[in-house]
Parts: sequence; structure tokens; C-alpha cells
Amino acid sequence: MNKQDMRVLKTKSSLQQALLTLLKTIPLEKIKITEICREANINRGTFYLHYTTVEDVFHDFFQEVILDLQTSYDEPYKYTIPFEIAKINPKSIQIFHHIKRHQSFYEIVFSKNTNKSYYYMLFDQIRLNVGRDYKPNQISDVSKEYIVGYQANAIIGLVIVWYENGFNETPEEMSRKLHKIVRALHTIDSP
Amino acid sequence: MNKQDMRVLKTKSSLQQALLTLLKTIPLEKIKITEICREANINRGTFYLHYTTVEDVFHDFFQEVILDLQTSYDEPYKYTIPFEIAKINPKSIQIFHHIKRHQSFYEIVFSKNTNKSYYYMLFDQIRLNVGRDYKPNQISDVSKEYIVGYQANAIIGLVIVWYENGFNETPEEMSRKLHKIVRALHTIDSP
DNA sequence: CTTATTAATGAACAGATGTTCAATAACTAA
DNA sequence: TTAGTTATTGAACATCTGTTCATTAATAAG
Repeated sequence: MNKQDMRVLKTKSSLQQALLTLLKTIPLEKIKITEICREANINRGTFYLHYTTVEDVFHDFFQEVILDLQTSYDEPYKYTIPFEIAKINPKSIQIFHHIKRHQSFYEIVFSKNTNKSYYYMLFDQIRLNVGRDYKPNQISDVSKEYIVGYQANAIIGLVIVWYENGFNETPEEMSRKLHKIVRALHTIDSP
Repeated sequence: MNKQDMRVLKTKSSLQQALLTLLKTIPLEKIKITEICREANINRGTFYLHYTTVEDVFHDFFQEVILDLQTSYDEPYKYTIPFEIAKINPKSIQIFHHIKRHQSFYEIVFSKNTNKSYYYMLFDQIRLNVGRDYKPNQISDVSKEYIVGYQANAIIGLVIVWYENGFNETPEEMSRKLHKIVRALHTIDSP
């Protein structure tokens, strides 16, 4: 399975293209290996040479989406160093633009029928970035990883509600919400 | 399919018991319908009379777990009304005790290979309770559902990190962490 | 206890999965 | 261009899925 081999590249891209075609009419979890192979004109035995499940093929795509997420997240850093989410211009929170851009992918990510691997890929990437903003000893006796996990999944919670509402709000509106919540949690109700 | 019929009850409980037995050695997503039926001495055709997938059987169990979650969540309310998470005694945050009690279930819930339906059941239940603590106009221009989604999923974020660490910390320690984070987010960094 | 109802069974089916194999075709490096 | 490597193919296999059906057995209600 030489990755340079043109035959391998061709086979993989045929399968990926076939998956995209099928995804327009069939939900991911209902797509059979047999069906992808039929659509791609690839022998079923060949499929198992490269992938083991239909989701494996989807995984390849998702890598690119995650790359775009990182680019989006890096955006505001270009202008604000150090990064403090509570003080930044909400317009520069680009994650919601990224999600809206890949809406059809994220509908799969948040669908209750697909497994959690894509959710965790998203979670990990956001944790990476939230961790970058972390200031040591922010909260005494609570380790960084828990605070980061808390904050990263909170953002995803916002996105899940957005997803449940059919992604109706604009990305700008969502950025504003996040900005307001984070600011509020830092300012209201102080003793 | 009369739900009163003893035969139905017997069949269902046989299948449920068989699932529990198999779960001790095989992960949920690898358990085949054929295997449950073999273990339960139930005809495969009968299985389809009551369930459609292996996960359907698991679902029945999970209902009971969610019930226990609600009971745990209700605990502190008995003593503190109105409920304010930032001011409550961390010992009375019972959710982590609940999860530790059902650790083997939650290992399935958070496994990256199972689908998101159990995650969402947990999320919904926590949202229900976070929503109960909600004070109107907490954050202007951000609707309740988004704030609740944010906070509920944040708590789950904490649990995911706990899960990743093999549930090593005690429930008391986790309650303390949540308490500290919530308090900190309400008190530090105020202008 | 009897009877009408209905759940469970076993058998059968087409289709999908996961895997293996020798034969063939396509590719790379020389 | 050629020779050697290796990906792809098609065929075959056992197993699992999803569904249907007449037959049998268990149950609830009178």
C-alpha cells in the first residue's frame, strides 16, 4: 500500500467522491460499504485494503475540516497578543463562521446517530486553543486540563443549541452570544 | 405485543440480562443481535418483535440510570431553596457520585465508538436542571436556551476529562473542582 | 377449565459483511 | 523500455442482518 502509488490515490479519491455523492441523499450511518463500492466502481475487496468502515472514508475528509478550524481559530491571534477572549472584539471569534461554512459536515458531527469520534476531534481542537489562552493559577487547586475541558465543551454546548435550531442564527450573532456569556461570567454576581 | 403479557416481560428481561453479561467482555458496538439471542436463548425473530438494534436493549437500561441522575440532582434542592450553585456546599453536588456509581455505563456513554444518543440524554437531563437554576435576564440579549446549553455542556466537559483520566479522582474532588470553577468564573477578573 | 388471543418459534430468504486467494493489471524505478 | 513490484480484481466462503410465514405454545379473561 504505497501512498505514492497512483492506483492507491485514484482508488481512495474514487471512494471519497462516491461517499460525498451518496451523502447528498443518504445519512452517513445508512451508507453501506457495498453501496460506496458500487458508486465508485471499486471492488469490495479493494475497499478493505484501505478502509475498514464507511466512517473511515469520512474521517479523511474531516481532517481537512479540522485544518480549516485551526486556521479560523488562529485568525484573531494575528491582531491580539496575548489573547483574552473576554476582551476581544466578538467579530474576531471565527469559529462560528467556520462551522457555518462546513454546516453539512457539522450536521453529521452532531447527529445523534453517528459516533463520537468527530465530536472528540472538534473537542480536542478547541481544547488546544482554549489551552493556549490559559493563564497559570487561574483557579487555585483546579488543574489546567479540567478548566480547559470545562471551557471548551461549554463552547460546543453553545454550538449544539445552534445546531438544534437549524443553524438559524448568523455566525456574527453566535460570536456575540459567546462574547456576552464569557464577559458576564467574569463580571456579574461578584460578591 | 401486550406489555402486560408475562411472555413479553420474560423475553425482554432475558435479552437485557444477556446484554449485561456480554458487556462484561465485549464492547457494546461489537455485540451482534445474533450473539444476544444466543446468550438469552431467544429466537432472533423474537428479538425483532421487541427491538431493532442492540443499542435499543441498552436504551432500556439507560432510562433507569437517567432516573437516578434526576434523584441525585434533586438532592441539594431539599436543603437549599432557591438553588445557587456558586454558593452551595460542594458536598451537595451529587452528580459526580451518580456517575461514579454508574461508571461502567458512563464508560459506554463517553466511548468514542458509540453513538451520541446517550450523551444527549445526559445533556438534556443536565440542561433540565441547569434551566431550573436559571434566573431571568441573567445575561441581556442572550436567550436562556443558549446559556443553559453552555453551562450544561461545560459540566459534561469536566466529566469527559474525568473519564479520560479513568475516573481516578473521587466524586468529592470533582464536586470541589466544579464548585471552584463556577465560583471563580463569578468572582475573578472583574473590572 | 376452556377458549380466544397472541407471543414465540424455526425455517427460509435476499442482501451485507469481513476475509482470503490466485490471476491480472497498473505502476515505479532502473 | 523493461523487469520487478504491488495494487486491483473477481470469485468464493462463513457469518450476520432484516424480514416473512405457518406452526406451536403460553397466557389472560370468561
